[in-house]
Amino acid sequence: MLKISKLTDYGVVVLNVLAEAGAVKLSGEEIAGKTGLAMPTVRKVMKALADSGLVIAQRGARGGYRIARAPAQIRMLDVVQAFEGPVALTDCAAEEDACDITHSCSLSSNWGGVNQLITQVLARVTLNDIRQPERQQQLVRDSIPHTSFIDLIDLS
Amino acid sequence: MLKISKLTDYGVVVLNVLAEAGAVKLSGEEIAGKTGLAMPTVRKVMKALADSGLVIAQRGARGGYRIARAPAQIRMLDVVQAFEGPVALTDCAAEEDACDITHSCSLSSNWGGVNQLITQVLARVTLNDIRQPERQQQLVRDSIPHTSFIDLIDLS
DNA sequence: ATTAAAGCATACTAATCCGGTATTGATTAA
DNA sequence: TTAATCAATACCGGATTAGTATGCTTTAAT
Repeated sequence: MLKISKLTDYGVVVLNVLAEAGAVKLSGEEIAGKTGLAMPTVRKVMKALADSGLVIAQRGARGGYRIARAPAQIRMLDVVQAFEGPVALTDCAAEEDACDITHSCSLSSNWGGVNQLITQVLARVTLNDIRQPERQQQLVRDSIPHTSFIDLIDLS
Repeated sequence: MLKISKLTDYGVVVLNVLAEAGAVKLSGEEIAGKTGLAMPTVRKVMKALADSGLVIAQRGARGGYRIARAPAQIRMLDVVQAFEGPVALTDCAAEEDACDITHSCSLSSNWGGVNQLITQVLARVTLNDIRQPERQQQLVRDSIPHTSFIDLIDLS
């Protein structure tokens, strides 16, 4: 399945709505209306987005949320990390002593490289790409015109 | 977290042990010994691996398991799919009517492209790469020497 | 044919995670 | 001051997952 949490998905939906609003602040109630999400769910989503700096929250009367950066500057990696923490396919990769068969596991299997690859992929795709599916391929192509697959690995 | 299930991880560990054994069959008991996994767990893992054709099971006295293909021919995508089904980051991508906010979700957010990208990455990395972390980067580089990132997307 | 080794299938349980909800408190503009 | 709005915490039910147990079927060596 290899799936992300629903909250992460909701996060993208909300960011999309905020992207459409641009500089205009949207209240939680408005976001709930536009997305079809329940208010408590919206709060949870907004908290994660605000904590990670992807949206800017303003309290008080006539407060609300607005997107912190341009859609092209928001990477899917940022969103995923905001809701699920660092990308770690296995527990071994995240924690240190989480594996009880360390003697065979840590020596033989190595998911670290795959982790890096997926991380790089998520870093390449922006909210802008997600918003315009038909342009997704084109946009990725344009953003890294002559980049070979190798670069995906060489980067940090 | 974006993590895979433990069984998938165990599957890689077991495949690694079988890869070391080469053409020699290993019994479930032997696999349990070499990996440190409990027998019932080993059975679960082996069933998934055998069903997906990654290992060949032989019953009866002196039976056991052996790897079905060379490690370089076993993609991580195969292993992941063997345990977790097709790669589907969101429920929307897998099922059809799983989403209760379809009106906003399916129109705005689009994970399909990311799905494809990750699928391609998993298809590029083989068991051989995982077994030899230090050679992982080099191996991926060799296998697709002059392939640009674009090809990752263009492929189905 | 017998027998023992080995895989196959099913069911069950405990633990964990996740999505959703409710409640109360803190902050700010009007 | 007041009302609107975000913030923080705690809670609950359902779903998934990992691990275990049990009995059955198949195969190969004798």
